[in-house]
Amino acid sequence: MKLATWNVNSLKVRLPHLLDWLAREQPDVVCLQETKLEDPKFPAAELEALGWRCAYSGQKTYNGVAILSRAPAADLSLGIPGFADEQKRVIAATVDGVRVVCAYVPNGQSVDSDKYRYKLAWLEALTAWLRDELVRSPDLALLGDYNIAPEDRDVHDPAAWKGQVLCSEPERAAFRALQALGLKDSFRLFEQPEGAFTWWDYRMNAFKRRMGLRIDHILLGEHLAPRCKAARIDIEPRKLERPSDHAPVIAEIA
DNA sequence: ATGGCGGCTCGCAGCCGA
Repeated sequence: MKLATWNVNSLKVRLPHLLDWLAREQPDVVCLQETKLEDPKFPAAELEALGWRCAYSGQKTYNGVAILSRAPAADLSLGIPGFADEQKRVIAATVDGVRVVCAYVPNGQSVDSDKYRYKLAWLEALTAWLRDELVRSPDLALLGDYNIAPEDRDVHDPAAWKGQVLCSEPERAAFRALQALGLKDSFRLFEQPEGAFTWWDYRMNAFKRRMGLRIDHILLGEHLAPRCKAARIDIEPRKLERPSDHAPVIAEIA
């Protein structure tokens, strides 16, 4: 089972890239973030015609998440239960026995902002919910844009980013709290090249200069992690014209 | 250098992202 996550930064603009990528990579499950589409505008018919089941929860301009799957998606759930949130950031479904949780973690803007406090509260609510969810569904995968670079090696310039949003210690502690639930960072189950990132700023030629961060992740429950055979980042779509600023991340489960 | 780029909106300037 090939699992993937991709922050597409507007599904309307990126649909051609997504369709090409789906045809090439042939994943079984794809989690999308930042679709920026209200549900009636989701390109469900086009994707379904190509054999994709679509579950989605979107809004105008911001946020928006979706799960595409080859097999049927059951037990759909939207948002974090018990956490009131206008923003469409979480969708979960069970596909082939795997509880797939697709998350778009708030950005946080800067460490002294209300958005940062919202981010930390949001992550705490996510973690509390997943603690229960893992009891019900141990075969759980948490995929998405975490907006957290977990370690210095996930940052092109750790000194410049030290203490900044995406890299701050409270955010990294929140990431470790997710790991403490038994979730494993699939990417780090394998030897990886240095300078492996999933996001590069559109500005300053950041991609060409390899100035990125690894902030998109696939975390696997304790039953799934031992079955993971490969994990990687696909930077090819970032090289295209009008790319998303994020690259897709893939984990393959035997 | 708080800019840079890109996507969005009851757009034509300002927001948000990361």
